[in-house]
Amino acid sequence: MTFVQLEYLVALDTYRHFAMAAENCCVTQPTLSMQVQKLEDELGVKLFDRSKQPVVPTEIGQLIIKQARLLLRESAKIKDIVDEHRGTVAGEIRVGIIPTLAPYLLPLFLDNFIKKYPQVKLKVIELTTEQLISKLNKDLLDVGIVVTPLQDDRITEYPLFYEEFVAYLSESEKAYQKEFILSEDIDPNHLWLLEEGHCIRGQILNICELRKQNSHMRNFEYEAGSIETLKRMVEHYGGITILPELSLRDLTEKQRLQVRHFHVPTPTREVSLVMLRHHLKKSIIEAMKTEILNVIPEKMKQNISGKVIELG
Amino acid sequence: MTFVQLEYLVALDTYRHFAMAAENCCVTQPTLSMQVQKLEDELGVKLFDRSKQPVVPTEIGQLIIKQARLLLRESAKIKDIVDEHRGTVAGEIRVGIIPTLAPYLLPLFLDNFIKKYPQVKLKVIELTTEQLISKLNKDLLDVGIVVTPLQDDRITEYPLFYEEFVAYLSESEKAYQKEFILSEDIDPNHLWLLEEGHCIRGQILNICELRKQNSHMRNFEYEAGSIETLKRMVEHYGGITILPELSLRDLTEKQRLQVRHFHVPTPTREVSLVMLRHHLKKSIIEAMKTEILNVIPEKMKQNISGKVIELG
DNA sequence: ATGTTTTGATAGATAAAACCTATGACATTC
DNA sequence: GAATGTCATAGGTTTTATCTATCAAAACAT
Repeated sequence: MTFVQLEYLVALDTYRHFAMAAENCCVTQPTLSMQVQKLEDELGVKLFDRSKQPVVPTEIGQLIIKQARLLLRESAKIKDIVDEHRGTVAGEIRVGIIPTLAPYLLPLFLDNFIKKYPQVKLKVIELTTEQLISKLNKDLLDVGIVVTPLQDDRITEYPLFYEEFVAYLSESEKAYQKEFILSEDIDPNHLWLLEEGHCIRGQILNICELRKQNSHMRNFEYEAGSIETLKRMVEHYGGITILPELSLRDLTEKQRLQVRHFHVPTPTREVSLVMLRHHLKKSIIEAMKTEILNVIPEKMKQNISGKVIELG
Repeated sequence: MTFVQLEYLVALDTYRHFAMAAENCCVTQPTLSMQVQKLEDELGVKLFDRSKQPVVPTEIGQLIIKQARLLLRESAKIKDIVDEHRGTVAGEIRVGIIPTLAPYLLPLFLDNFIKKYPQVKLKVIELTTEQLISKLNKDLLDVGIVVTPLQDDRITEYPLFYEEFVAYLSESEKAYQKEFILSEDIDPNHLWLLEEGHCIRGQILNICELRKQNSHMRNFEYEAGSIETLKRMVEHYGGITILPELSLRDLTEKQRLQVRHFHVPTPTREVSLVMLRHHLKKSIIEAMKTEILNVIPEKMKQNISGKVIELG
């Protein structure tokens, strides 16, 4: 058994097609075929059912492919150990980020980062907190950018900044007349919310103290899939919604008029880098942390007049 | 990087000597040297300091060797997956067993087992419960034979049998006159105990209800290292000790006169096979379980008139 | 139904590698 | 200072991985 055979095996499972898998591995189809056969001979079991189209792994093939993926992941860590020991900022890093941060935070630091560290291969994926933590624990992700605290003792949190919640409302709302608003000013029946799964949803319900109410008492008919949709809803249909501070950056002047900050203590969310307790790639993660903090205004780095809202 | 290189690396770390490591790997010294060098070149770091004698791994070498050992362990699991899927009772199995069971239980089933399953390579190691569980969790052991319940939710327990505690005492003890004894009959000042670390010690203290007493109140000057030593102590110096049932098997007739069973409910310990929740080698472990139960008397397989004593 | 395309296996040649024997360099020991 | 122990290097051999070319079978299309 060789690492190359395991790579071919995993590629074949991914593509379910000998020629395509081979191309992906930069070898010819006979080469990949032969090596998969050799592995099958060595183990004494058929790993793929080639009579089906596309080819499918056998029952035992699936188990072995799973272990092969683990082995390839663990073997990649050897280079990571070297990089980390050298302090080199190099290698692949898989970053998960929640959807309510991604479109506002990523553009701020990503360009700088990839220019400054051309040896780092960055893989970013947008995930809900729950999916992200699950992938982190399965070692399918190196680091996450999420709202904390999580209260998961397998995971280390490095707080990055504190982001205020602000209200975004139409002229027709009563609260539009106020300079600073309070949670009581928000009419739950005019409130636009994100769909289930976004951690910000739970926090907004907490701000408005709607937690205890039975959900069927209210009628959240329209649930948006993104912060951007929430804004459009307010603009087209009126009402009110709650946005994270970073999403205000690219508002037009007209849109800015519809923003109202909260009275102190301002409801706030804590944004952190999270990773497994015993993680590698510390130097890359450290570099990323520095790059993010470089583009975050000083006043957001400390939580002075804010009140961090609980999750879920 | 190849598996062979990792094997050579690990062998070199084990032997700290190129020629010996090479011999262990069934290759010549230059072959092993070259491959270790190639790995060093590929990673771009020196893994061993050859100027020292014996050779020692560098700081980063140690980290990489650790990961190499993990990789080799995980790669061995591929064959285990095949064996388990086939239901073949084959492969290596690493068994840990506590010292108060090992000399009495192992001879009962081991001969049968290795004759019946010649394809199984058995590695048995004697360890205290604590060491055993630690190794099990680090995947350095496949299965343990210990006294349960452990209350560790990473570990699955398969109870095998219930073993009575019995008293072993000299003629000079008052309790010698009784047919069945009670815990109150045991004079703590005449009691011989095993040294710290053996789970049976805690159980015996529990039987005699000596737990609450401050340890310095009593004077356990003589602490034995094995059950056999305990017997000798009673025989030579008088006093009383408590033995597990299986250790009575090879007593002489004269020694048997010094054994007293407890009144019902008899103090008892539960002996189990333990393993990690998600374990491979199920078929080997199942076979071992069957072989053990074959040599255990029926009446020990159920706990009818016994009272299982708590651990620790 | 029959020709065409797709897909994976096979054969033979070639290039890469792993390995062996023999020997060299360096340090330690007697 | 010769002998020994230890690891590296050199050159040749065997093994293995890969390539190109081709075949056989199945799927698809006309």
